[in-house]
Amino acid sequence: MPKYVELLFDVPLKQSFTYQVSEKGDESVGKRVIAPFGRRELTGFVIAERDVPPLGVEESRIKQIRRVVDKEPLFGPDEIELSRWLSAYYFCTQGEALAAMLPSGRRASSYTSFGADDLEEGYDGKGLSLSGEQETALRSIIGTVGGAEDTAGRSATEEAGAGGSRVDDMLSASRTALSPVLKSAPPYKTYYLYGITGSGKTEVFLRAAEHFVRRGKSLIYLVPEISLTHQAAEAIGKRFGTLAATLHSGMSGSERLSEWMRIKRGEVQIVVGPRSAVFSPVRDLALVIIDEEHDASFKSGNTPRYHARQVAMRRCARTGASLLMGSATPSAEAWKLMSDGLITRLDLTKRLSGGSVPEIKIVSLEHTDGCLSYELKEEIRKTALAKRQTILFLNRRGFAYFYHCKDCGFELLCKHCSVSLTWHKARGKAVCHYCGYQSNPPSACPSCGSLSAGFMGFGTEMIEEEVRRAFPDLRVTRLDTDSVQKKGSLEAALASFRAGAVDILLGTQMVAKGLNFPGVRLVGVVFADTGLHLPDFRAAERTFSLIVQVAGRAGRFFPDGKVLVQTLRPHDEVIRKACALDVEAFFKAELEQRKEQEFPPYSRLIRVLSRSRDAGRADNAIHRFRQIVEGLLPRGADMLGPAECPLSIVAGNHRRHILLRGTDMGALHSAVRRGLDLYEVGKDARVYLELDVDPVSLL
DNA sequence: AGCACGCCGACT
DNA sequence: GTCGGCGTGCTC
Repeated sequence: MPKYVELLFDVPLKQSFTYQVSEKGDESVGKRVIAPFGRRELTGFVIAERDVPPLGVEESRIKQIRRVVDKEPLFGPDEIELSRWLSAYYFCTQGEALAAMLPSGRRASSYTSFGADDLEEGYDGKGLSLSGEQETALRSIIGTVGGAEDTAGRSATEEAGAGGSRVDDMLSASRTALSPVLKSAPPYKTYYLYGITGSGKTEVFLRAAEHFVRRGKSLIYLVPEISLTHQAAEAIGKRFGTLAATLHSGMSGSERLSEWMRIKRGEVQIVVGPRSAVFSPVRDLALVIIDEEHDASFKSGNTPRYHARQVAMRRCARTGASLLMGSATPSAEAWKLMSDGLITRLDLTKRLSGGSVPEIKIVSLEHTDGCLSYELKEEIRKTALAKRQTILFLNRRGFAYFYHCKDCGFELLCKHCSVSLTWHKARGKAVCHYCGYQSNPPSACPSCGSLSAGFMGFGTEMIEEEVRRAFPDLRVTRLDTDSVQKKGSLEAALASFRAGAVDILLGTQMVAKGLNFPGVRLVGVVFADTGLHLPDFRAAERTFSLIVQVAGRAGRFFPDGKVLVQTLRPHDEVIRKACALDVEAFFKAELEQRKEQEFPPYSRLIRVLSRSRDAGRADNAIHRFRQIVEGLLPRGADMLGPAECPLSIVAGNHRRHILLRGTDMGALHSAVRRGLDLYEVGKDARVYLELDVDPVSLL
């Protein structure tokens, strides 16, 4: 029995710490333990055993483990290795990486899962036969050439051969990236199921899953954070019973942990969950499925800021598993890889279930006062008369709703963040969406005293009011994070909408994603422009995909579905292409622009952000980093900034950033690594540097 | 990251 | 005279 063990903690410290084993001595690699650390007690991860203290640490200073938490190791060598890669790639501590991998670990942002059924139609129909397109797609994925699916075909695992164990960490990081620089096909099979909403992607996913499960292989099925987890889990549960495990947000830490242990013990062959499920310790991984690949929730918003797609690629590269992604609106990165023929695109072009593509119409708001155009009101009325339902969608986030003075142009901004305050009528307050700051709205313009100042723009509350005023006899429900605070209220609202007890469902993102209500005839996008002009190179992509996704909500079961897209810019190309559901045209233009601007997918980015209470310190720090890193940049790399972040102050912290850009992620990455090491000596302790590899948002 | 120790300003 | 600001250093 070893005398010492080496621990890693979920703290931003690079070193490991050595402890003496407890009397029981059942500390083993991969378990969690409680250990005294400074003046507190922390949970640590055992990553190694050793017989002698590390160099330069006297025996007397070594403390003893308090107790061992786990009966069985949570992490095996593969998971520990993955955490090493994760920490190197995303510039975090290995302890932080381990904590992020564990389902009960780091505080996962709380979100509600929908109770509604939301899968593509036909998912529970076991005997349902596949369409020709579905069949073809499935055959490609499972590698069977003709014949029944049980026919022995070479599995993708065998085909891809050994993973890249010989490839060192950094190299594999750059080679396996979803990279525009990829000169040849990745060392594992990647498929993209590109199909319009309702074309039966889910059924193909499930059949593929079935194929591998039947052969004793395992797979991971990733779904976006909100809305889809629950339903996908249900469908999978129905089909695979106890062979399936779910890791979803609604579960408690211990529930998730016990699922994790089931997976670790090899009792589970299919794991469904949001991005963190990509770390599931499954055995014999054959396939990773990423549903709604374009969804931003696959990228973590806090340290380590990993992208589940990237982690999936890394795992596939090492194990030879295949990767299967799908969406009606792929990300620009994925689109480019498909166009370049580096990943296999599988098309589903036909809507199943008899529904047809809805009529989508652009409606100008230019001369409308209020937020409901005459046309939209007419359609709502028509829909109600037909005893059908309406969904009104509003992407309220961002800068849509702001205090504005018509005389001097003054805008009311948050004291701590540089964003507009939002008027919350119910609370009677102006509220900041980033830090929660509240203030009483001024009665006159604080700058010039004019009375022609006030809140304008669109918020869900305002629309609710306007809708209720326009349709006093219709039943309206509003769905957004404010109205959904209480647990279960979301489920209740959706259930009553589905049951037909509500005529108009009004809401934010929540109503845009995945929801599938048979009774809906009309979908109204209240203000499509929101977010289109954010200072972010992905703004167009996001707006486009949002509109297309929302449009997919209408007319899935009836031929008379209708979508009205209201905008102040009816001639905007992005909005027009979205309304034409013209993905090809959109990406043709978008990729041209990205190429010209040298933004992803034509380059890779690492964002370095400095934040501090003190603006000067944030400035100094980012300038110092710039000075350090600019001499280290490889060929073909450049630097944007330093600059104030578009959100220059958040929660009282001043933010500055640099964007490092290059075509070779490996080279760019090591430059930043060296830069950080040099920065470390003599850094200002009052400034935090945040690193974001492959950032999805630059606000 | 936390948490304590330590050294300078305005309060019971 | 003390409470408390946050600057600095440490965690096996």
